[in-house]
Amino acid sequence: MYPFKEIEQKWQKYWEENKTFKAIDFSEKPKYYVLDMFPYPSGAGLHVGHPEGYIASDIMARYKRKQGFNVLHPMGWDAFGLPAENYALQTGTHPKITTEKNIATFRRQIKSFGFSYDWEREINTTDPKYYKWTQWIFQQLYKMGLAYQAEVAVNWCPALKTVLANEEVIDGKSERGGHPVIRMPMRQWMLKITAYADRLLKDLDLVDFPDSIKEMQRNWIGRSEGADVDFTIFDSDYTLKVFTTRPDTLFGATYMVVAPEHPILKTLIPSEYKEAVQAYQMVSASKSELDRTELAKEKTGVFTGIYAINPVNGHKIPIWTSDYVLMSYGTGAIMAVPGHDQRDWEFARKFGLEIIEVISGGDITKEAYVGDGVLVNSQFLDGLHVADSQRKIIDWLTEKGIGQSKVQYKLRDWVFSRQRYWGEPFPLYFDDNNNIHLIDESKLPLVLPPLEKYEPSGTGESPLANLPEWIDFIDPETGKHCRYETNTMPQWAGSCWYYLRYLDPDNDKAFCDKQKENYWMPVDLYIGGAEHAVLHLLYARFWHKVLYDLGFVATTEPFMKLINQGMILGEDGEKMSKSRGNVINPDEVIGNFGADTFRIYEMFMGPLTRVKPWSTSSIDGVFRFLNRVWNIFVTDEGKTSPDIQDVTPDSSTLSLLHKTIFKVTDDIENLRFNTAISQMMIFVNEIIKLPVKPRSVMQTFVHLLNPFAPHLTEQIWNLLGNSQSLAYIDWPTYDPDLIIDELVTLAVQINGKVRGTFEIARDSTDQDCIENAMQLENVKRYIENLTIVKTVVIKNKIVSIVVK
RNA sequence: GCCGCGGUGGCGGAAUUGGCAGACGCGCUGGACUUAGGAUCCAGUCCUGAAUAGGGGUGCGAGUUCAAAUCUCGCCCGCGGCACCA
Repeated sequence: MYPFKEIEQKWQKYWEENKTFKAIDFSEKPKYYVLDMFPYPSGAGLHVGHPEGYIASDIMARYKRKQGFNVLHPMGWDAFGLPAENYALQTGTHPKITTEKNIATFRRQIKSFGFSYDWEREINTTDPKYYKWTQWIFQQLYKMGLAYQAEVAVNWCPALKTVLANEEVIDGKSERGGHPVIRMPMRQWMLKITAYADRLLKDLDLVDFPDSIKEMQRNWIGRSEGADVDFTIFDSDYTLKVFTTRPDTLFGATYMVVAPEHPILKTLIPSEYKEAVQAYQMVSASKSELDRTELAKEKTGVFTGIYAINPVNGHKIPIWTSDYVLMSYGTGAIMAVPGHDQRDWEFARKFGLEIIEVISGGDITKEAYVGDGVLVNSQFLDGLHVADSQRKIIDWLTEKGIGQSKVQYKLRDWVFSRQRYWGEPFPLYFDDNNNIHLIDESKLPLVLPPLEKYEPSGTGESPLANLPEWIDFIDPETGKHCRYETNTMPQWAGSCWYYLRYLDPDNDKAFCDKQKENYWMPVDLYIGGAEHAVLHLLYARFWHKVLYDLGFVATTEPFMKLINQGMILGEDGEKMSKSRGNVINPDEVIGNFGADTFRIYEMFMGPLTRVKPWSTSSIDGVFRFLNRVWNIFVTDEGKTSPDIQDVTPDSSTLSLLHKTIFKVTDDIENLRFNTAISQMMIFVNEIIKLPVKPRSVMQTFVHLLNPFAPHLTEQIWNLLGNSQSLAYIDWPTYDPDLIIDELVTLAVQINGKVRGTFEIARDSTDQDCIENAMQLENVKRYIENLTIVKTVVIKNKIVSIVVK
């Protein structure tokens, strides 16, 4: 067993003392920015899923350095968030203390892997020197008109007297205690991400993200084209605007539906309908999002007593209210076309509303017909197909001034405040008239004050509301009473721009020096979990575009290439969890096998992006591999093996080496670490058979293994008499002539079945190949007394003979 | 329901401009060395078969082709995301 513990400590100390991985701002070399999604330092410590992405990025970082790139590879902590605050609630420990402790654990664990981070660039989102700039960016958003306040429904738990995050609500009950949770409107800060919807969608074409992530983002943004149409209310001046993707079906609109929250229900309801409508509104309000969607298979609703006029045919149509129409999408009202929309069809069926066919081709007595067809019962649209009639009706509506084409997004503005303590304070204050004043830039950061108690305020406000001595103050300039915002920013805030802070972590004049930003950005490779596929990535892309519009950054997109590592499951194939008892502790694995074995094992498990189960016995195989490598180079006494000699390698050894250089290089470039490792195993299996191992070949191999097993290879490199670290010594190149075999093995197929193989010189003529094939005894057996119909030769691969 | 990804030995996985399926690793079997081995080394290991003969075989069923894990069509199953978005 090789002395991994000693070696790993030695080299980690060496790298740290020599600042081996310090990234230099500005250089003649091309830059390469490889970024990990920084972790939330939880109390549980690192689990084996974390390092998977970090190992991959570290291999890239080390490989690129050896390729002559100036590499930026940083790490930091996304440390605001709920768990620390909940822990404070239970124990009274300040979140800052908990956070510091957790970071220390994470840092120690991460360092034990020997990652080549530039630790001088370490950042922490909870550090006032960091969140000063989170606050500053918020102020820029505010000045751009992208931050505003609104009343938004939140998860209010009357029993706990607090607002809960979505993940704290399970089936309409609080996660802690199981108390009922209702939707209650509360003042919130909002960010107008919808203003960037189109660009967030379009610029996905500029980046190299997995298709699934792009698709999820596209769905999330949810662009749809259609038209706005105004309906007048019968006997009223009021118009009811709807959005529809199917203006062509306007003649089939036989009723309308508004969301239970729609303002029209406050004013226009005839008195005899008020009671029923209000009762329905109450029921809807108490339903969670879940109830309103998944569980509500059966449509519900009530008639409001109001009628609208269908603008195309003047028909008087009833307006209903139902929670299958959402206030948050479109205008909160729809024209219902039961003949050609399945939801409307179900609703109409249930309540006996009229169903008219306006597009032929289906059977609307059975279900709504949503396909293409010829328009019927639609006066001037009759005879047209769907696409044509859409154009025509939109022109008609536009001309009459009662509608126009419209692009609608599913994406909603971002609720950017939390009623919590452990987050960035908003850098602003209110005067007694509720006017908003931004804190002067020179006075930032607005520091989170210490708290005695973390109990919720009881009003739904953050625990900061319990601190009047902090909230209330007299503005020295105006002498007037003012108060700070008690809401804090969500956890996403700090992670929206952290990749920029790494470029210039100590700058107190700007969030990041512009020259440095110009040099390092964009991120060339971003590795992290797919759970951040939508929110974090969309939010960060949004902030980046705002900073771009303000001229603070030079690229429209922050991340050029994104890779999601697949989850690592427990040995039982289930998700790792304490309750299942299948959690693997990385400290233990490193203690038993060392960091190099851990690194290679996680990369050898399978493709980086795939979900794969942990297997403790498989680690043995990797550990054996590294031991074999060690034993090739080092004797039991710790000296260089006498088998390694300055001899000229024979051609097959040289060919093997160059094939290995080629394969490992190509695989790293494409993040196929599993097959790169496999090739190195093949190399070792072959080389170990040689009684004398050529020094030049073995030295080259050490380079190839270095990004994967940095400690072991540094030690061997050192023992071989090299005094410099391997980190910046050139990556080997292969000779294309040496990876081509002189002799190739061809298979012979007769009627599609392989009947033999033969060796022949590379690139032999088809004629030679066929002649050789015919010589084989087994081939002769199968073609005897039969006529050859056809022969196919694929160069250097196969000879295929068809007989009859 | 919709969108995306996937299904290959006992297990993790290789091989997709169509060209000898199962590389590499685990596990297992046998052997060597040993007081001992859960260390190390050697041999074997898709199924069937005495076989270095044949036959079968990449979720299922068709198709295209000299040739299909790979391409086409229709299903089944698993995972992830979204979920009344008008």
